[in-house]
Amino acid sequence: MYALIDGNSFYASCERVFRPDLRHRPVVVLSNNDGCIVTLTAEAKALGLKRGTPLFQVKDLIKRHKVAVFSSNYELYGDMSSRMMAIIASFVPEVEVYSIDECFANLSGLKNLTSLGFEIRSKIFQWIGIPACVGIAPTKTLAKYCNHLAKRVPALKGVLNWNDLTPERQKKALACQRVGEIWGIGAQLSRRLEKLGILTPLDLSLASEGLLRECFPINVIQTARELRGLESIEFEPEAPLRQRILRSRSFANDVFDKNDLLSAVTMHAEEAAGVLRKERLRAKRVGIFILSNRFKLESPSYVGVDSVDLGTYVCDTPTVLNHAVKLLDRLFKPGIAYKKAGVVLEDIKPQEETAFDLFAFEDEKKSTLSAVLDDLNAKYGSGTICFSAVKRSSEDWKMRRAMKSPSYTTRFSEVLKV
DNA sequence: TCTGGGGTCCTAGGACCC
DNA sequence: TCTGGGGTCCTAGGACCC
Repeated sequence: MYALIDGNSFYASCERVFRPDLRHRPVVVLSNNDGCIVTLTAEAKALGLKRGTPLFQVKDLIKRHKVAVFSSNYELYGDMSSRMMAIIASFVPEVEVYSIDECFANLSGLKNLTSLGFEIRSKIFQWIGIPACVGIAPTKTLAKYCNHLAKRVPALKGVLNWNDLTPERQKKALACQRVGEIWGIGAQLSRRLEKLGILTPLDLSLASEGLLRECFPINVIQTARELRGLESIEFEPEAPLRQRILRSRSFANDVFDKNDLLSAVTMHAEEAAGVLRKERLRAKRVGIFILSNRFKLESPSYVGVDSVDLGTYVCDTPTVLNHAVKLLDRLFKPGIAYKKAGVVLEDIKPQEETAFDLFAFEDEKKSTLSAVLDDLNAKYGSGTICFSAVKRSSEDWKMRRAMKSPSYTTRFSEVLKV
């Protein structure tokens, strides 16, 4: 048996923990660059606001109803997330962290699962102030679905155990939502399924496997099996080795100057290389991309993407940076209104699985340098030391973040004063 | 003019997730 | 005026090999 536990409106709930005055007020959290709404509380949904809506389209509504608006504060959400995961891990033998706000828990060997669900839920609320919901079921897909229902049916009080339902009620539960609400069935697949008359999760669970095989990829068959209670999607407590590291940001304003792009690419390269070292990995392929403003129809659109194989596995900033800058030289075209740039590291291995190049004496120097930079930035705050290209440009490329809350839990200078 | 079978690897694009 | 970021997996098609 598995549980899927997630924080309700997680980012907004994190903000509320430190702003009790917002408890009953609508709250929304924005994407980077203060662009779109990415998280909303129930009160905000009730006003008709939707996830994904650009902020500027709903400015009036937000003003009229005094909606509290926050820029994203990943320092805070990341820290609250690890606290929540730690609480959950203290109750169950194994946890698979699935995203910043949710995890699967392996419940094998445990008893009284429903009351355990309630206990976990109330401990999370008591200890860190985040409201959470719990779905419990024999497969991950069903646990996810139970969680979905627990969030929507107030009578369940935040916890639903599939095995508490009679077979009749299980059928009803599967028939009461649209097929697109199932984990793994997105807009495209649900449209195709609905054309075949498969409208609800129940329909999908009863569909003939032969038909599904003919018309859909393998994951749809697995999902259908999981809905029947047959485990087809593995529980993975160990995070699989990541395959890529990507850092990118949209710019606050359109950028035309190559120096601005250089600054952005430099910053992303530094950060991406920093992730490599933090996770004790090395990468063999470095790529960048620069994109024009896709909403500006009157100016030329441009997608510049390229990457280079380094021949050896590296994790130092100077090497990554060097290649990123060379790629920018190749891709840059003048006269384009650029809106976004990013750096991608691929072909990744753990450090201990990669051999240093025996004759590359410089490698060790660069690694030492990078380690020193990491230490200084860890001790005195990120950005204390950086490569000069980052500072050698205008402000256009930087991110907009006008309504960010303090880093209450991770910076002494920003701790809440009472 | 005819023109096999079996395999791997890589890449791009699409779909999905949060 | 303002429109997010970071991932994974699957599939098809092409290149290449014996």
